[in-house]
Amino acid sequence: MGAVKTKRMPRAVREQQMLDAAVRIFGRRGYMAASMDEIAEVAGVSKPLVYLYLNSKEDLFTACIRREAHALTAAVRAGVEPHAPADRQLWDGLRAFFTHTAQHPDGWAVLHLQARTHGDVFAAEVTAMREEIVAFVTQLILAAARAALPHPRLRSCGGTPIDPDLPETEVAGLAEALVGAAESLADWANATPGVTARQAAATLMNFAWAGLGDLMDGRPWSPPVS
Amino acid sequence: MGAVKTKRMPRAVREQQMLDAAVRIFGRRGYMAASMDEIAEVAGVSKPLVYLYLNSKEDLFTACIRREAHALTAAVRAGVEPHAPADRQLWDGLRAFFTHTAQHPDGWAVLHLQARTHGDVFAAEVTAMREEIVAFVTQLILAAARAALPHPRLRSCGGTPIDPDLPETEVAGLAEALVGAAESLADWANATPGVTARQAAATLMNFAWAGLGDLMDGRPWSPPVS
Amino acid sequence: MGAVKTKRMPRAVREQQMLDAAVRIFGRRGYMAASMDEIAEVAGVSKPLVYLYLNSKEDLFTACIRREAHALTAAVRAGVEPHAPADRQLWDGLRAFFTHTAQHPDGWAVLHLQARTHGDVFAAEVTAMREEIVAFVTQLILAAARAALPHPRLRSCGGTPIDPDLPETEVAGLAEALVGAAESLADWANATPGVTARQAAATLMNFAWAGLGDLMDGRPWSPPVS
Amino acid sequence: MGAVKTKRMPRAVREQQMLDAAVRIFGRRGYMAASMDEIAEVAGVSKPLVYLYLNSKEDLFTACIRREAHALTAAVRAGVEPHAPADRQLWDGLRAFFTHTAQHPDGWAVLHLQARTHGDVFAAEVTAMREEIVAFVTQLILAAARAALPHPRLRSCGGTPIDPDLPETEVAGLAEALVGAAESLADWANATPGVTARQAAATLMNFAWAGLGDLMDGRPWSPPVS
DNA sequence: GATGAATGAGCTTTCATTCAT
DNA sequence: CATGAATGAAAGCTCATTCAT
Repeated sequence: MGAVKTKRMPRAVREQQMLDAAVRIFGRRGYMAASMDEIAEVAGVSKPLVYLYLNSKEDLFTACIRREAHALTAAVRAGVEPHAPADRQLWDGLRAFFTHTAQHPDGWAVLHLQARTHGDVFAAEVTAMREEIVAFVTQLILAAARAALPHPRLRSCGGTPIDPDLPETEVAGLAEALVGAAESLADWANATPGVTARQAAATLMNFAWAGLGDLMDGRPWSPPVS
Repeated sequence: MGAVKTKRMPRAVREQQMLDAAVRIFGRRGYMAASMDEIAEVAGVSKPLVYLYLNSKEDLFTACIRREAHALTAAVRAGVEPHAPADRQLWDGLRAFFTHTAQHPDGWAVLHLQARTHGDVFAAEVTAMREEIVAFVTQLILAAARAALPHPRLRSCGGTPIDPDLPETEVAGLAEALVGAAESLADWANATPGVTARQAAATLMNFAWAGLGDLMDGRPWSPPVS
Repeated sequence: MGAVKTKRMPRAVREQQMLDAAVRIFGRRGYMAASMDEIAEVAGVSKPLVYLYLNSKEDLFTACIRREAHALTAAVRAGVEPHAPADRQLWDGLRAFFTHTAQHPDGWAVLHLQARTHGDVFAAEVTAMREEIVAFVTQLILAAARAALPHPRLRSCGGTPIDPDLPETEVAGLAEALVGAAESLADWANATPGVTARQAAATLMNFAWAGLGDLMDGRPWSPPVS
Repeated sequence: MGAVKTKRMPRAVREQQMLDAAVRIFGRRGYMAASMDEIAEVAGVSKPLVYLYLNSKEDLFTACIRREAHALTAAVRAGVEPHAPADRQLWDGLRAFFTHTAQHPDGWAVLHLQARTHGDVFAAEVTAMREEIVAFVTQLILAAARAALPHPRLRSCGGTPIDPDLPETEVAGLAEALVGAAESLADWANATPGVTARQAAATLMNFAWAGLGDLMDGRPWSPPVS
């Protein structure tokens, strides 16, 4: 079982096979319950080779986290057009996010479940990625706020825009909430049959952009045609 | 180290001491990395006594999950007035939630991080609690939607209210998003010095009730005086 | 389950209850697998009481062996008439033996299986009993031999009787073989449905007294009317 | 202490060393009292290696039983000439049996004492071997009976041969008795200094073939010259 | 007299990790 | 380069045994 045993592969390829196996096992069993034996077997190599290439279980797990974190952020980045309007960027990013997590459940489990539960060293790895995403979302929120400044309706209403009033912490909290909601929805979408990435993204866009208040007033956010 | 070594305590007391120690160790080390030796030591008893009272590591962990889940839901329930308006109920519930998670970080770690990461048996325990909370939030959303139906402004605008339009799955997704955001904010508030439970609750209320759109339009949700 | 919990019994009675329970548990689980907890529970008393009366697991087991050994030898002795002819004595003794082992399977397991398998101390206890039985059988053989001395047919044939020819070791070996056969047949009779104590005794009497040679010649030993 | 510590041996060799050690320890201490630690030490390897090769204490014990059972039956089979007369076959088989049990006391203890005392799983293993031997002896008895049919002396005396008269159960009981006697004599011979395998076999042949009656009449079975 | 409370010691088993080839 | 052979260390769990009441 596991990968087909092919001899004499370049190191880079072998390493990827090992990481593939490790992500699968770590994602399903958890960091501690995963055994190097099983990982080596699934990878189709001998255990000493795993140690030769990846040094230790800790290093192997770290490598998994990094690779999956990179893959996830890359997927999101690839889905977003940098100069599009903020809501469009968020919409695209969310769709990319939900699509990727749906297609790589083990990698997502490694990032979202395992890495945060087994010591600060690993948690820090994932925190780095998370902060990148939170920063991205924060930028979107601020950009949207700036765009809203000269909003005719608000100006006349004397409304106070977000930028000057909300302190940094508040925006950080909003971004955190948005990202946390996205993470939960990813699990929910994966666990609920029939929920697509697009639906999950739409639900979250509605929730975030329009808010429950507007939703109940019958003014949902409407996704762009794409 | 650990609890003061007092001999000959009645069983019920010792059991609570053990659960206290177990929640602490499980919450910090994780289920698998936690050793029964350390739990017994922190509880100030010998290992066999732990087994005599709690049967096994699995049972002990399950007992921890149940106790903490019960404590959390009880805290939230105690903070909410059943006949208050929906937004007030949500506001009160969130404050109680963030207060409790801030005061019981190990218990929260057990519920939010550890229990979901170490096998379906444990995950199911938390899922039960989580579904209870999600159902509560869902009721609030639907109640708010009903209350919004005869909204004058919307009526005249021909807006369509939430109730008839959003299918079950959609509402479930919204509740899921809200709960997920709350969970993430709990972690964030615990990790960010200077963020109080009240602030976290306010941030989430704003996000959920008003939505980013309204926020940027300068129309935040305003907390009731309490 | 276990004995009915009756309070305040005289010590002797309590001790018998404990031995009853111990024989049952030791006989079924084996010495090491038997736990003092289970024995105390089956006996319907608390564990410290068992220790108070019987001192230790070792002592308890020894007490079981002694009681069961005594019961078995007493049963055999009670079945034999001391002044009857040798074959009659053997026949009666065997019937008593097979009857007792069939009626006390746990006690028999303690003596035959458990006591011999868990250290010389215990084995010595059974060996003492066994030697008593072997000695009894040896006496029967010698008595039969003496009785056979003036056998008319043999005298005329110039046959040499057993006594002068067979050395002590030989007679001991014969007794050993007879006893060993009896022990095996006890297990066999207990394990084979439909085999009564009487049948087992008859089989062994035939085997021992007549021998396979005579049996095949159609000259079986015939049991006395009883 | 234990075997000389030689490093890096092929698996098959190490496995035999482990089985050697295990048979010795199991035979002397009993299944439960034997510790994997001691077995590993006597085998001259570390405990994990024992588990790597033999899986578990249960599997290790089973492997011991099987190896020793096979060795014993092989020894007996090797000692018997299939086409010899029945009494000759029995005589040869018994000598081989007593020789083997004398040379492998620990293996014999495993089979005769330990395997039957620690659970049906192990007992079944030894029962299989025992039934093979009992079947062999049963065949010998029936063969001897057939050979005795046209016995001139008996014919004229109107004696009834064994075959038609004795039911299946009776023959089974006889075989059981014979095998049981042999087992007991093996223990007795091992425990009694100066008793050789040949003497034990002679004693049992006399007992079985001639019977006590004939013995006392001075007509013992006489061993063939060999 | 009788027991609930408590433990030291030891067991089987597993795992990350490393040589020697 | 690649691996079969091997282990130190520790974990979960159980048991015979004893106090203190």
